[in-house]
Amino acid sequence: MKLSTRTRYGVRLMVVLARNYGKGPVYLKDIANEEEISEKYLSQIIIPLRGIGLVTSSRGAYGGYVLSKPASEIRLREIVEVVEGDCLVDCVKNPSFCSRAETCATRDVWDLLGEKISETLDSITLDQLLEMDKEKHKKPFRKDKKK
Amino acid sequence: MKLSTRTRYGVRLMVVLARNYGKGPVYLKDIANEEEISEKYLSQIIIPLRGIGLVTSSRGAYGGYVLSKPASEIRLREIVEVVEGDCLVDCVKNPSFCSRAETCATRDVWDLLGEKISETLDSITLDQLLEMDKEKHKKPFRKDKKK
DNA sequence: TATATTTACTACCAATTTACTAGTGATTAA
DNA sequence: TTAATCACTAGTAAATTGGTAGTAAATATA
Repeated sequence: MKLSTRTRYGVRLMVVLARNYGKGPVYLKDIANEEEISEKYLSQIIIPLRGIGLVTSSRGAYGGYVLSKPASEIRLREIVEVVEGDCLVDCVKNPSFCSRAETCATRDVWDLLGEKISETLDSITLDQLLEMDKEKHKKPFRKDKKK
Repeated sequence: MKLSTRTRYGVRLMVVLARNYGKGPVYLKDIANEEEISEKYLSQIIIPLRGIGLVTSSRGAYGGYVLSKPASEIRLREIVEVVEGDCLVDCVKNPSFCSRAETCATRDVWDLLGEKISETLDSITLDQLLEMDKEKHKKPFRKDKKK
């Protein structure tokens, strides 16, 4: 059970957009440089995020991407679900995947586990993540403060 | 984020062993037939389960596998962890996987998510799963009860 | 002891998925 | 008009998944 780079990159991408919210569109190229991720790859990952209306794009010179709404109104669950795409186990959503689905107790466990994962991701908003990020990037205290 | 068939099969395998606890060793062949899973594949999946002492094997005629302890003392987390093998995101356990690990807020999120998954699986014992399974296989009520 | 039956171990493999790269076209500010 | 950006499609090498195949080792029973 591995989280794909798509999802990890997708979330990092959204954190950058959150950090720049209100400052106009951000170039994918800049995000790619900042996060050291291939721009082309990011351009694929951002498609579904635009698709569900989490980000808005503008083309042409001085184009770029912006969050469609404040980071406080975006939950990690939305991002992960749409970028990751699939669910833990197919038979949970689609019982016809397995003839045993109706009488399978393990299926109920995977259903529950999927719910817990969703709950956890739903409890975290993008701006909480941004705050955590800011906190982590604070310089440690020094007597001789740098400008 | 998909759960592998290995893990799903591994848990089903353990449920069968739980169902037969106290009745002597169970042939892998019988488990394979009952669960409609390749015997050879199951024989690979069961190796790590034996490795951490969850099941005990005996070779030769009338050999087979038994649970090493009551199902009430076995938690799903143990089964899934050892069969699945990997963690959600490499950098959580091994920060050297990513140079950004120390200042990466998303990493903390994946760490938390991994913890929640572990907690959920740790809250379910194999005999609870067995009880759920039994419940699901109860025949629905009929006036003309079958023998 | 011979034999049938079981697990143990190693090697291999096809199909799928992942994690990209490449190129072309559409759009737009200046 | 042009430079810069996103949009879309196609391809692809490497890794992973989900197995199969075969042989060896162990053991209960006749």
